[in-house]
Amino acid sequence: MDETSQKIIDAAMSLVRDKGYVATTTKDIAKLAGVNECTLFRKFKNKKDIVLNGMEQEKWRGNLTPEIFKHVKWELAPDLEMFMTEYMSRITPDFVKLSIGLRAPQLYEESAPLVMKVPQAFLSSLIEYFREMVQRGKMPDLDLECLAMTIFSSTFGYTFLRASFEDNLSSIKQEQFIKQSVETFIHGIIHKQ
Amino acid sequence: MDETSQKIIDAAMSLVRDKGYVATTTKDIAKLAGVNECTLFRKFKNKKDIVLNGMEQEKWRGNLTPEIFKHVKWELAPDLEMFMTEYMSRITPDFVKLSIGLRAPQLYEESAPLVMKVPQAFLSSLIEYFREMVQRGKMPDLDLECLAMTIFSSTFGYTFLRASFEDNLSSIKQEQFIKQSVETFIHGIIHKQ
DNA sequence: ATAGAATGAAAGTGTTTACTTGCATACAGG
DNA sequence: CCTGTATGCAAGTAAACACTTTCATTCTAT
Repeated sequence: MDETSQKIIDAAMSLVRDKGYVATTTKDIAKLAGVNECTLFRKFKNKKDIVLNGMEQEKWRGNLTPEIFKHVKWELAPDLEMFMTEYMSRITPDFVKLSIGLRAPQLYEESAPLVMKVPQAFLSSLIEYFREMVQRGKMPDLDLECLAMTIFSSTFGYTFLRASFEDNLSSIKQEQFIKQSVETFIHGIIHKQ
Repeated sequence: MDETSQKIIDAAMSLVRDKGYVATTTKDIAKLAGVNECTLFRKFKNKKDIVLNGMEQEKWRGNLTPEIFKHVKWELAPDLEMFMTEYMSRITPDFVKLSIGLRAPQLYEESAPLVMKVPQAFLSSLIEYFREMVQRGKMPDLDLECLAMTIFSSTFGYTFLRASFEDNLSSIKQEQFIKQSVETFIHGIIHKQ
């Protein structure tokens, strides 16, 4: 990837994040990238091609790899806290806004599967982790998919709300939220018959 | 509100929900409403005016009034289940999609405060409910704002994920999710020292 | 030093967009 | 029957859009 193309991609992606795909014009992109507008079309097929290329880059796609699930202590509390912390540090408000900006009819078909990858990966890794924990006798054998969905929904919900409304909705800090959620969750599943 | 204006608003709002504000053209709106394009501008100042009028209507804004918090039994389990169920039945996928479609630079300033009203109302009513429950000795006096955020984040997260990905992410049914989340949550806060 | 590649500048393409105008028609109320 | 209001229809406007073309300039590798 040559420097000019990268500048174009970076400009395009940050504009899509801020204004959405449809409202982002090629003129905007060129201006922000500091190149001539016609250069965009020498480097890429069209506007769509620019952001599709951007989505392939880890930089603009996030790198929530299942790798974080490899450094586990097999202790519910620190592990869950770590998963939630990792999610929130990798899926920043910028990524949340970007994934919303990409919801345009002109590229929905191509962008939706990529956008869905992160939650899918997180959720299935979490279920896998729970299964192993059950086998190790570290947690009760409840409906693991449902438990994973509970943890993921609240992680996702908090991340999204924060990206959208910042402190205007609630002043609860991230660590506080995570600590309390995990604690409540663990006490909740352990004291279940 | 005369019939023609209502048809125009309905057409505009459902297009914004499906394609987003910027991608929705006045031609589209006119066609779907079954009126001539110039009629839009006889009834409304401009395109923005149409959807701003739509957002004032309960039909397109949802009616998550604090009223649902009045029919409580003052029993944690059935009440929380009721709150979550009410939220999910009122904030349908259509509303979620609409609130995303409204995120356009051309009307963000005017739409954001309205979009934020629903979560704000829900969250503050929930905190109020917890306070009363504590006073009645029905739940321990923990960090109520944080607890409310936990319940709300997961309710919101589940609702949003379902609106975005339907069954492709997880096949967990709504009732199952609510029942399990509430159960875990209650056991969790009760068995805390 | 020179050839080739990358880029800018400027102008322009055809299309789409939000929004307007003028006039014909239908229809309801007095 | 007449008059005013609502709407359709057709045409049109100026601006913005994605994308193109031509030519001049700069940089780079040999």
